[in-house]
Amino acid sequence: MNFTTSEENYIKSIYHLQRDSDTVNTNSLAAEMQTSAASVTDMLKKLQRKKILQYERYKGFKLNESGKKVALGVVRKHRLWEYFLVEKLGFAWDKVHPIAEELEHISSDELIKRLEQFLGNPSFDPHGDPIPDRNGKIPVIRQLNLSSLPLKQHATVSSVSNQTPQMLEMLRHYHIGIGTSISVLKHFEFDGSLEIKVSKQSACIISEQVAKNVFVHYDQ
Amino acid sequence: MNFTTSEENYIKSIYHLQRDSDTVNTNSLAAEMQTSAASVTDMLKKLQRKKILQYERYKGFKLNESGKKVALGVVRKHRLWEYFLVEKLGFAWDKVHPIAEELEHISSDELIKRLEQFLGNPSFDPHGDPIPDRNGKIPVIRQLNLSSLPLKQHATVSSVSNQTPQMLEMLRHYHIGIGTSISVLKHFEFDGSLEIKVSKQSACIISEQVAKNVFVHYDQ
DNA sequence: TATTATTTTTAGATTTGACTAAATTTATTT
DNA sequence: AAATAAATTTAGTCAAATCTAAAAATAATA
Repeated sequence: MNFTTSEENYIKSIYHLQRDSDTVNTNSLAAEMQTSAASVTDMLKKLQRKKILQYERYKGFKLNESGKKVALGVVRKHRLWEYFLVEKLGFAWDKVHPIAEELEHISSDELIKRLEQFLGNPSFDPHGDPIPDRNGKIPVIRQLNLSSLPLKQHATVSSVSNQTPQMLEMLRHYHIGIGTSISVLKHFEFDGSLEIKVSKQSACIISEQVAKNVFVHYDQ
Repeated sequence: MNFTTSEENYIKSIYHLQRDSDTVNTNSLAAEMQTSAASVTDMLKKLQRKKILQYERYKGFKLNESGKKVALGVVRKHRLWEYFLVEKLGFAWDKVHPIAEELEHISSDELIKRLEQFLGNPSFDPHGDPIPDRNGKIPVIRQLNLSSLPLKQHATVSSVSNQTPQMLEMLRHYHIGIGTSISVLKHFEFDGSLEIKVSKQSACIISEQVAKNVFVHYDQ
């Protein structure tokens, strides 16, 4: 089955939303896609006709197994291209999202197969997100939230869950990126902010809001 | 100014047609684009409104200077991607056209700048076609048609002007590709066919029709 | 030069993906 | 439980890109 760029974008958004809450509702998808609820309803009907969506009027919807497969295919392409842009073309990791957003809709399977091989079959993209394999299997990583990291434990940043330009700008300011060495020096109970040490930088304080979006894994 | 994928495809086709005959007519563009004459007329109006086309009803049309610049930008992207697909991903040179046809519409200028650098600023794509630089300048190559090559002169295939799957299949059969060593042993006046020697293959005969589409440059 | 043929354009539809405004259904309060 | 609010869908438009069929302009020919 073939899907348009627009359909693929909806499928991808539904996939991301239904990982948080089992079933998705129209308004949240409209917000995610920055479009109107009416447009979402229109698209839901199309996706239902293509038999990749479980959908009941006024009740909610979710991707079925075929739908999830399609979503994983798009996510896979997106993350492989991001890896290419950063590792081969030297882009900064916070600049590649909009370009990968276009590249992920190039249709050739052979292209993705060869690209993956050329990149050395990476398991994680430059944001630390796992790259599904060609069967849709997602590699797991033992990671925990920076807020949960024991004090003075040395760790390495492995992913960032909020990847808005605003957040990425903030992280760059703190010199925090994927692979950065990091440890927590102090936990302020008042507002949940953390005093942290990043690589060879002097200590600084980040808000709980930022910390909640940074994931790390223990060193060694 | 921004152009849709469809507009870019029309612009590219007009560009190729107007290199052969100064001014282009509706039917030939329709044939090239595999669409109806009516659709072409519709698009011509759009391109005229965007001020990249010289167009007079019923008379003919051609790209103006801005239009040529847009065309060269698309051609440039197409050929850089073809180079990437062959040299980095290991595709056969006769398989990459349809994929580059999609990739050429990815919009990021920064992407193309970095891709070009990553590829080592190549001047010719895997079909031997010149890659325009970022200012639209096209590198020139001293090449001549295989039919005009003096007998027994050693030469190297530099480009192929007809790149239909039918032609490419035929060339593969003869083991002729870009970079192949070749020489002409005999010229049959009867039908213009040529006896040729390709690399280490034994001599064979190709039709005038094939020979006319193969371009070479002298060795050394 | 008329007539016929060809080329090109216009007119009117269709599909996709979007929109606004109104109607309908479901959820929440008083 | 009735009224109000929120969420969702439907109805009607719109723009882009295509189509077919018919009309208009140009070219070719008898």
